[in-house]
Parts: sequence; structure tokens; C-alpha cells
Amino acid sequence: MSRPVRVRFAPSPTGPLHIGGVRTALFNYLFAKKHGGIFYLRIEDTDQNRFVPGAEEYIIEALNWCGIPFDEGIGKEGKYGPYRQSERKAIYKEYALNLVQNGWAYYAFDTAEALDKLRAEAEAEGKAFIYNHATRGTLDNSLTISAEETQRRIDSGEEYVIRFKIPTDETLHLKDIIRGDIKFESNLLDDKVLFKSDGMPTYHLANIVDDHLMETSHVIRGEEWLPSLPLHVLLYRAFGWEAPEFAHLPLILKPVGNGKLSKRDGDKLGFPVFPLEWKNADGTTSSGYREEGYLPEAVVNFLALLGWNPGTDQELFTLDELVQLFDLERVHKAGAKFDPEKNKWFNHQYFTRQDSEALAHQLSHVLLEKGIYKPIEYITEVVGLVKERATFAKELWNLSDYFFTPPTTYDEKAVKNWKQETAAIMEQLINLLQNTLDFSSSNLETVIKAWMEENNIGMGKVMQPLRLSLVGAMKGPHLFDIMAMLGKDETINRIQNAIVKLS
RNA sequence: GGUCCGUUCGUCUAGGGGUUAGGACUCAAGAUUUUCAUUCUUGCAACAGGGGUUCGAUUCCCCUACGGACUACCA
Repeated sequence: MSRPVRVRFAPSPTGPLHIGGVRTALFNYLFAKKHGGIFYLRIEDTDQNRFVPGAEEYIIEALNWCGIPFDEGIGKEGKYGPYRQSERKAIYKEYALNLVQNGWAYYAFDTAEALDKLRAEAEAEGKAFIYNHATRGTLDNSLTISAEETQRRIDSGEEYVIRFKIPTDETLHLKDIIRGDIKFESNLLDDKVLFKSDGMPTYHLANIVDDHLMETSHVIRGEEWLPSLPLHVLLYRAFGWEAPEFAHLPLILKPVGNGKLSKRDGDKLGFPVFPLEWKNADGTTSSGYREEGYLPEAVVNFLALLGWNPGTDQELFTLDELVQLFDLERVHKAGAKFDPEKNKWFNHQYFTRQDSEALAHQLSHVLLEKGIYKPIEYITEVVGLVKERATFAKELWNLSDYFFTPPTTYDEKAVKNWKQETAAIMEQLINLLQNTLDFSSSNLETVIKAWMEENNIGMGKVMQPLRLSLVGAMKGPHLFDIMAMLGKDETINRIQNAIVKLS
């Protein structure tokens, strides 16, 4: 009696989507696709105070950038919409009232100040104040006053909340797909507020009502929700609804030290914790994977393996493979430290597999800014020679600048190998090159090696100064490839330049 | 403090009553490149501790320690 798979990603628009949120979305997406189900986005904006403009757009853009778009949600309204809880406000109260009527919930008039005071007092005694079966009978609520009095106070406009009445003396046996059986004592739970005095539902109510109304089959969310599981299950029971199955994902932890990965870790350690760049209210900017040059496939691949793996040695997966292989049962239970180094490694894997011409177009923008004009074919060939050394597109220029502009400085350490005799050898080489018609890499190699052998000149005496002349440093791909790319005139020019400057 | 979850190399993890405890990242060494990087090869490196159960436990159970989350009219 399994129902059609419908899963949701339900973030609060309180800021940019955290990388942990991206993974939660990813796992939901993978699970939905694996089972031919629906992945929908619901915006949980029931807290009017924490609403941040732009956050919702950010979330949608981030999901799209990652390549894990939602099937239903804002802008993709299905029959279950609207998908923004603030637009569903009218729905919730009726459900809360229904619970009150059936004895599952009650009105509470206690002020925030009064409760704060009770909490402070309890804490002073080393105890914790809990609004539950033990204390509700002594507090200001509809259980301790008459129905008439309750109604009178509500009618008079007094502020109230609706609290859930947790059943007493019950051991709840709950099931989590990832963690197995979990037990909770109902007496230790507290009577959570379901409906706030501002007329909005709390997360707990809205979440359960919407998950039911939107026919959610599986709730896949972060481990921070595990303590709320008994409340949620009890709510389904109170409403008489079939509960979805639950899976609580392990948390993503800081790379160093203890605790949950936070925004500050990224700033401090120099890696993004957000998919896209985000402008903070204080004017600062938090970096994003997209702007830092990470490829969405690499981020998704890395994130997928943070807390999950298919049980094989394979590490590189396309989204389709991930969909095929994904299985909630194989999600790890323990939190995973975020490793920015491995993230980079994944990027390198995907980066080097990119089409050279596509990368050439990116590089051409950099060249244009520098006033360098070269045919795209030339740039493509250059990219083909250097891309395997790069992890990010932004490294391409530094890796290939000498293909576009002659060296202006020469690496100091390498200059030491420019000996007395070097200029003469380089002159001879120029002579040889001038008489070489076929300037292909392979021919150049043949000709130059033959010449060195004939004249009994050591490799090091030629190759090192030659590389220095052309590149300006001891780096770069195969030297003959560079010469072929540069062409005869440019090659000879650069050698002559070096002779002048270094002799 | 209370509740719940967790604990295999530094990190991500595989494994599972008898294994040389496997892979990947990082790091180191070697090879290639007379360069640098890439790549390849090799190496370093782990079952938190203590009790059980058992012929045998890293694997099952209990305890402890440690880590984490939650403990709001936030989600």
C-alpha cells in the first residue's frame, strides 16, 4: 500500500540556501527521481519576522543551478498550491481549531514574559521548565479555566496561542528509514505551540497540514528535526491522517573543530558554504560555488557522497547514475565533516573533462579585457594544452598567458642557468629555426634533437634557456608544442629578446 | 541540566563474528615530463575505552567517554 512518491524541499526564506540545505534538496530530488515521483518546493515563511527579501528567488535559482529543479512549486503551480505558506494562512487555523474541539489541543493565554520567568526560575534551580502534562494544569489555559471564561477572553481580543496536548504515559515507537526504531516517552515531550498569537501557524502545524494536503509520501530532512518527530507523528494521529515515512539526514559539520558547518566557516577557511553568491544585509558578500568557478556537477557529486555512497569504489557519478543508485537505506548515520579539498578535487575531475572550445570561449573574455585578439581555434588549442592543469576556469589565464603575450620578466632561479655560452647556442638555434619550414611540434622535435646531437650540445643547455625565452619560467607543457603554437616568427623573436635581456 | 542521535585511517567512507580491515581526498616517495602541473606507481595512516556473549569480536549486547542536534508564540 505504498503511495506515489511525493517528496518536498521546504526551506525557510531566511537567507541564502546553506550547502547542507542543498544536500537535503539533492537527496529529496534523487529519491523522487529514483522512484518516478515528484519533487516539490514549499516555502515555509510562517515567521514574518525572519523573512528576508530575495531569499526565495535565491533558493529557486540555486536549485536550478545545481541541476535539481523542482517539479512543483512557486512558478510551477500544481493542484496542491499555493506553495508559499504565507499564502495558505487561512487553511491552518481551521485545523488547529479542529484539534481543540477534539481535545488534542487547547488555548493558552500565558504571556511570553510569564513563561520566560518560569523558565528562569526553573533554571536557577538547575531544572528545566516544560509546558507539559505536569505543568499545564497550573498555567493560564483553557484546561484550567471554564469554557465560558475561555470564550470570553478570546472574544475580548486577548492574545492566545493553541498548544498541542501531548498524551501522558505513552512510549512512542517511531521509525526512521535511516536510523531504525527510536523510542520517546511522551511525558518528556512538551506541549508545543501550534498556532501563534499573530494568527500564523508554527512550523509544526503548517508542516504537518501541508505535508498531508500535498500528499507527501516521504519526509527527508535534516537531523535537527529528529527531536520533533514524536510531535509530528502525534499530530498525524490526532488528525487521523496516514503519516509519511521519515528519513533524517546526518548533519554537515565544520571541516576543522567541532560543530555544524556555518556561514562563518566558509569566510574563515576560504571556501563557499553557499551555492550562489549572496549579498548580506551588512553590505558584505558571502561567496558562492557558482561565482568561485565550481561546476554544479562537481558540487552535486561531492554533496551526494557526503553521507551516502553506493557501496562501490566508484566516486564520479552523473546525476542520472546518482538517481539510479540512490538509496536512503545506504545513508550514513553520523555527521560528515565538510572537506573543501576533496570538493576541489571533484571540481578538477569535472573541469578537465570539459570541452576545450567551450572553455576557450570563457578564456576569450579574459583575453578581450586585456586587448588580446586571437582566433578561437588558436585559443581552443591552447586550452587543450593547459586545461588538465587547472581546477577552475579562472586559472586558465595564468596557465597560458605566454601563449598570448611574450614574457616580460624571467624567473630568477631559472636565469641562473643562462650561462656565458648560452647566447651563442641560442643564436645557432635561431639560425636552425629560420631554415626550418615545417614548424610542427613533431618536426621541431626531430630537427632540434638532431642538431643537438650533431653539434654535441647537451639537452639542458638548449631546452632550459629555450623554455625560459619562450615562457619566462620553467613551467608549461611540452616545449615543442609551445613553439608550434607560437609559430616561427614569434619563437625567434622571443629567443632574440631573451638573448638581449639575459646576456 | 533534560531528551534524542551518533562514534572505522587527519577527512569522506566500504566492510562485517575468523579479512594482510578495502577505496578516495590530503600528505610523502618514485616514475614520466631534462620544466612546472597533470598522470601513474608505491607508501604513511583507523575499528573511542571498558565489560560481557562467543572457540573467536572491529562487527552483537551493556556501560563509560566523547561528539552532535534539539530543548522559542524560529524554522
